[in-house]
Amino acid sequence: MKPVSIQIRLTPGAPVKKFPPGRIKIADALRTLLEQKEFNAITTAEIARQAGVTEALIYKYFKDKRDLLHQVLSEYLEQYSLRVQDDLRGIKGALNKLRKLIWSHINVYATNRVFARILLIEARNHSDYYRSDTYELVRAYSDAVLAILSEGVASGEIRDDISIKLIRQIILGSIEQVCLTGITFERGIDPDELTEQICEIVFRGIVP
Amino acid sequence: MKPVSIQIRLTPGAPVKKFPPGRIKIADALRTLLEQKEFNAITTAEIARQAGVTEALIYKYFKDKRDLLHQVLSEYLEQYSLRVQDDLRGIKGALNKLRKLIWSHINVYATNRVFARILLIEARNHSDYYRSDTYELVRAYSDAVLAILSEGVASGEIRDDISIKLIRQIILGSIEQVCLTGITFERGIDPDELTEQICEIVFRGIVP
Amino acid sequence: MKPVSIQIRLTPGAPVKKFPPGRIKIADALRTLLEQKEFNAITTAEIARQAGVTEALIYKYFKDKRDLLHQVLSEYLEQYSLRVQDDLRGIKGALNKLRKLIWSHINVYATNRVFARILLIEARNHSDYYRSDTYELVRAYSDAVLAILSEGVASGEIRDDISIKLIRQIILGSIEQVCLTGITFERGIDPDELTEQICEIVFRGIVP
Amino acid sequence: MKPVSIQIRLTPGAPVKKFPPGRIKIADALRTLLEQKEFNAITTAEIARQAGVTEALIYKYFKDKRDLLHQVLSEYLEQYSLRVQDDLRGIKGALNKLRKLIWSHINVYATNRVFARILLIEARNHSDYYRSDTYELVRAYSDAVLAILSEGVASGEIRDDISIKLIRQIILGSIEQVCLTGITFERGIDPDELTEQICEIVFRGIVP
DNA sequence: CATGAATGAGCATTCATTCAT
DNA sequence: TATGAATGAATGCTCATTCAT
Repeated sequence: MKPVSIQIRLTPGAPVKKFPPGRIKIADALRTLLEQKEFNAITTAEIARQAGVTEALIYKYFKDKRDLLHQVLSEYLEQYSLRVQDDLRGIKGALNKLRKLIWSHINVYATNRVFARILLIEARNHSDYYRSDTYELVRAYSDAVLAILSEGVASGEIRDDISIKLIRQIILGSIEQVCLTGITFERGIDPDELTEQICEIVFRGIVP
Repeated sequence: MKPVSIQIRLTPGAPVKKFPPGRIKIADALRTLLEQKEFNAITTAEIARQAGVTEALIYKYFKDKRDLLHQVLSEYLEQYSLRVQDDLRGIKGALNKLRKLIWSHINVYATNRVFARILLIEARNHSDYYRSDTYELVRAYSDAVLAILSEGVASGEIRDDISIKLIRQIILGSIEQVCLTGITFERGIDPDELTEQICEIVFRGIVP
Repeated sequence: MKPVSIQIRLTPGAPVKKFPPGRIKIADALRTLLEQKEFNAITTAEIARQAGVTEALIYKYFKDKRDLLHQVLSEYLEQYSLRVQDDLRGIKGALNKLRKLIWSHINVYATNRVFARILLIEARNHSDYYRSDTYELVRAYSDAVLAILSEGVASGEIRDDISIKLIRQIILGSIEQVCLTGITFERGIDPDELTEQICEIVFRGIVP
Repeated sequence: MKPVSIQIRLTPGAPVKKFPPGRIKIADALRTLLEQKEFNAITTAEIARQAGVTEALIYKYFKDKRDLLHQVLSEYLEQYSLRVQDDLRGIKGALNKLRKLIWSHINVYATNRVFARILLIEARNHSDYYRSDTYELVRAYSDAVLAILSEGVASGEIRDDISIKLIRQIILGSIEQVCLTGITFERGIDPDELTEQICEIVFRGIVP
């Protein structure tokens, strides 16, 4: 179950970024180790050992240990970002989009718990996260949610007497809470059922 | 702005726990430092210096550095736990209780951001948290929420076709998300307004 | 199997030294702990806990931690010293005395392995041992052996062309080696058999 | 008087193990310091200072402080082991071999008191010694002694009515006792004379 | 006779990071 | 592109010991 190295094109059609083997080994090593323990408990020595390279090489490709984490995280995130975007294609109606988005979001966390754990718990612990590329992607996603809500208000699908930012927080908060407990207590996460129920409650609350 | 040392009775009426001065100074010192930086960035040397005692004394009263954090956290939590319970007294109706509880919950976070940050972000980062007294108190609180929801279902105030555990997660998730962003970006948190809006959405979703 | 506190009269007939209860508890505690671990691995905190007193009390009765060890050791030693002396009473002939002494010596180690371990291994590790009362007793014993050998040379039982000090070293070295391995590897020590065999070899070597 | 770094071939003819300079400096530093004080009284800081490296480097080459001691000890031991083996070459007869071996053994201790002190006193104080490479070498040596005794019994040079293991203990016990007192009281050790006298006694005891 | 409170000083060990080759 | 060697700086923690009460 060695994690496959992820090489995503940032813009569709763009040539795949070709990383040198050392860099790939290092990123893969971190991914593997993150499945076993939390980031702070992983030492550069361990990463190097797992990757089969020397510690020094890590610093050839990454500014420091956190930079390595952020890059790995960004790679995950870009991938999932694209997937969520793809999932929304061709869907009509703000609420329908919202439902699909909730499902995609939960699904991403459900199928990649390591990533979820880091994003939901570890990243937030450090202020540099909020200055990272990763956070930029999170913000972009968050903005996209807001855009859908805005569209819903415009089309009359969503009530206009409540701050859409708050609606967003309720939706994202619900998703994260639900996934967080699933991850923390190593329970299964069922995207279909959870989406169904969350929408059942929230949609009733936000329609006019 | 020296934090006042908290000495709570665990059971109302019981005599107040009398801690030796050194212990009090140490706990106070940690409270003060937590206002400035995150727990991991605080060294035992710093704590001792701030408390005006030697590092060794920390280990007389606390198993280790994390134990100190957990004890301080528990003291906060017990205090707030009592306050929230008090706040609920004399309120009739599950939804009314829920509304008050949401307000109290947000209010606690709003008035004690240090505590909120630790509880929402730092504590979760370590698996020992889930074995701590602090977490026990969180669980007890969480159970209390469930009991209110249960009462609501029984009285017909809350629909019975949706898992009350999920309802709880949506409510707590919303609260935490809202407070977390407020805290992270150092924005104000207005308990009245937030409670109003969250209830406006969520209650509509959970009434029959 | 709580070790019985030893209160020996230093000179026969003298009134038994009456120690205060705290002192007794502390010495007993150390004896107990020495059965489980080596002296350096025993902390004053542990001793106090085991004794049911405070650490401070240790320093009321003993100069420091090593002093406690030395006093406990001396108490053992005085006791055994007397026993060995008693064992020799009424025996005629240097070789017979020697044989009995070898037996007694091995027997003491065989029946009190804790004491043996400390004396053979731990005490020697610290230069202060050679300035302690304990060592004085060891020396006195050692002198007694020499006296017997001397007597043997005078009586013609033992050859006079070899340094009796060397003979003493061979005898004591043999005894200690044999007991040390028995203790280290937690094997049984059979005083009868060992005495028999050691004498069989050594006596043949030292008779004229 | 800087101790010469020892780089021994484990198997004759094999290429000499080439250690990085830092490792050599650290081992040398410990050797030097052991001449002045006992191992436990030597701090890692001191070792590093003496070696002219940082403390951290010690942990690159050695698991911990004790591992450093054991490796240094093993290096000594391998060296002396070879020397003793060499000394036995071309000698005929079990008793002759035994005499030479006793001489070599005493001579090693006589010419390297630091090593002797550690081996005879300090190493035994810690249970991990009995799991170390050093102890393996000691055992191998001890086995070699037994083989010589066995050979002697077979050839009729040594009586067969006494356990050769006990004979070994008497011989080794005598040697160690004699050397230990020499070392402890900083007296000279004369291998020739001691060997002569020990053999004079012991051989008479063990011949048929 | 005994304790509660507090301390001083040490100390092994960890770890991310650098740099010459 | 990669590494071997080495480091700087921190840090949590232990433990024997003291002293006022």
